[in-house]
Amino acid sequence: MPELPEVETTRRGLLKILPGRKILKVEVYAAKLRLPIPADIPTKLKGAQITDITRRAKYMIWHISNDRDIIVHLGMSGRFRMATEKDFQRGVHDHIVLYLSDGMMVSYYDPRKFGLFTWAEDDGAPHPWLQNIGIDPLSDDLNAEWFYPQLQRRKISMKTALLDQKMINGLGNIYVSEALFYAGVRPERLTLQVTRSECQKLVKAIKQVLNAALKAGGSSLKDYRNVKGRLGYFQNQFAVYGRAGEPCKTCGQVIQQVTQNGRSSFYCQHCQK
DNA sequence: CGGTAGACCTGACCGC
DNA sequence: TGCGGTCAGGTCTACC
Repeated sequence: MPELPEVETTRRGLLKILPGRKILKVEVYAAKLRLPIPADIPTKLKGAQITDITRRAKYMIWHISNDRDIIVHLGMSGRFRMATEKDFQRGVHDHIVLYLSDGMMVSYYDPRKFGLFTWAEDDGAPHPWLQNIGIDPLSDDLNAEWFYPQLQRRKISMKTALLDQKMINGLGNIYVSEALFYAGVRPERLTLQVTRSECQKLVKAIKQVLNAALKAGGSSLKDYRNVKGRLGYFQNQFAVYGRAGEPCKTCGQVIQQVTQNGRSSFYCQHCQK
């Protein structure tokens, strides 16, 4: 599910609920997601407060009063549900349930359990998964002067390059296809063959797509919901993702689907070279 | 270095 | 209705 826009939408939703409330109780119903959920989390969080929630790539960092940070990753199907204690009904996929002061509840829901909920550091060492994260696509770090040489010294498909979180963080399968469409570059094109002007367009397209998705509250496929249970609506604006066989909104030609690294890419063979 | 396959896990959907 | 196969927004490891 969640690429940068969905994670950021989730973060903003949680920011409205978690800070300022005390954590009264934490219940954990799964031993592990992608990694084990540390056994000491319920004890350590009891009585604590979340002072802030920040984001690094697709990871959320929960800043806890008087304790280490927690990192949260939504994997493919993770999301947070919010409810009042009165209304809350735990389902089989609600793995971590937080009881907050004034009767609010927040739960981490994740059918596929590919997410992550653990201490951000262990023995003073930052979690290895937080190492080697590439640049933030929405910051000025992503510009053609930086990006072009990066592309020149590699010989991989553009799809693979944009999915590589160590180069640019935050893009996933949906937004890679969308950004490549707006830049007019096919997913199979090799990094080495991308021109300077295409690189310029890519930079623009990546930012434009992510910002538009953010504005729409993310994309909802299957079961993505924001914290309030609302659907994002960017999926209604997809130019190519999931539209194989349908006409290109720009030229009318049929959208193509190919498999790269075991994952689908979508493109228009007329608009993308 | 790059590519590939498999691992983790559950649910939805399709064709028979 | 049931069953098996395929696919899904992520990302790590193992191996060629």
